[in-house]
Amino acid sequence: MVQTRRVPTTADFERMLRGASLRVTRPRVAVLSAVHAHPHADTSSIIAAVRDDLGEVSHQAVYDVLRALTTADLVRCIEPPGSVARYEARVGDNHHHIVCRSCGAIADVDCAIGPAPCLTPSDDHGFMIDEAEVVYRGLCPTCSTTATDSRKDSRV
Amino acid sequence: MVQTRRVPTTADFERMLRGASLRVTRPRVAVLSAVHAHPHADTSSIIAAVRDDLGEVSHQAVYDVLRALTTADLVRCIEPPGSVARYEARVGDNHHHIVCRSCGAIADVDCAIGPAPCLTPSDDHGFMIDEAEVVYRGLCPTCSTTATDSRKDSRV
DNA sequence: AGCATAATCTTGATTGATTCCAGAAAATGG
DNA sequence: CCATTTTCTGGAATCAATCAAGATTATGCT
Repeated sequence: MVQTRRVPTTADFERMLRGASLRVTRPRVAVLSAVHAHPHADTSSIIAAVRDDLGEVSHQAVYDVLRALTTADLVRCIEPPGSVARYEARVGDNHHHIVCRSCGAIADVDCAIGPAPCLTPSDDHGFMIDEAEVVYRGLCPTCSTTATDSRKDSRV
Repeated sequence: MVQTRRVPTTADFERMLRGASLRVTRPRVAVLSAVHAHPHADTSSIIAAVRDDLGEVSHQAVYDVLRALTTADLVRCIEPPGSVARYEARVGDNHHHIVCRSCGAIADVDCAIGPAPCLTPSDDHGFMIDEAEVVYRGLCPTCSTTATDSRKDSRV
């Protein structure tokens, strides 16, 4: 079963928006497209990508759209320590992230433990836990090879 | 073996600072004390606690001290999504946190899996992983009892 | 197709946490 | 007790993100 994963088209994005009961606007399609094209991009990168696509768009529109898409679960907002908010299109699959201490690069990881990792801490203090977000810290391949001498002291 | 855990005194904090090769100053002792007294406090709360203790202290001093203490591993900085930076005095024991979606309350959790939970993701993408930080999301006891009708839509 | 309405976008200002900077004050080692 | 180096003060600046009011636009209905 050779199913080539097709790059989503504008029509796909419109379908996603309608499927989420969201109005289809040019900024929304462009933002959704940008998040798909640039995983883990921060807001300013997304604004740049959207403007590259549509011409001038207010940053407020992009913030509004990102919030709407996040609420509708079409994109996911991640906020790694020491970084601004970033967005990705992989949703609903409970994956996690590796953040490079040196350059801030982010990669996706599927947890080794199962679909709902670590959802049972030793003592939940009476909390009703519904999600566990795991952030791995370390060095990316590029930084780990050059790290011996040039490891920058990025914030911990 | 009934070992009552004594509340650390000023002398203890001075010892900690010297042990970390940090100069002993009144702001540093006060900040260290404040972090011990108020786990998971944010910077402004710490500033308030320090000023309550010493009188006027510049916020810049507190920021500097917190950074120095964090670098020296005397305190730990946590940055829960949707919240400002918070600090705690429990360091080096690889514990994690539960954050209430509704009110933002934070509690400590020891991971159920062991001393280094989830440190082996299924595919590390070539990263050299040295730490895994887990953030559980859910509702705290207070919010979960009142959540049925009044659950605020805090940011996701 | 055309209209009314509600949602969305633009423009511009504002907040709030954090950082930068230069000079004053204080802690440590002789 | 002095010199040196670090730390603290005071004030300004930055940057992400939010707020607010009015203009535009998408959608549902006729």
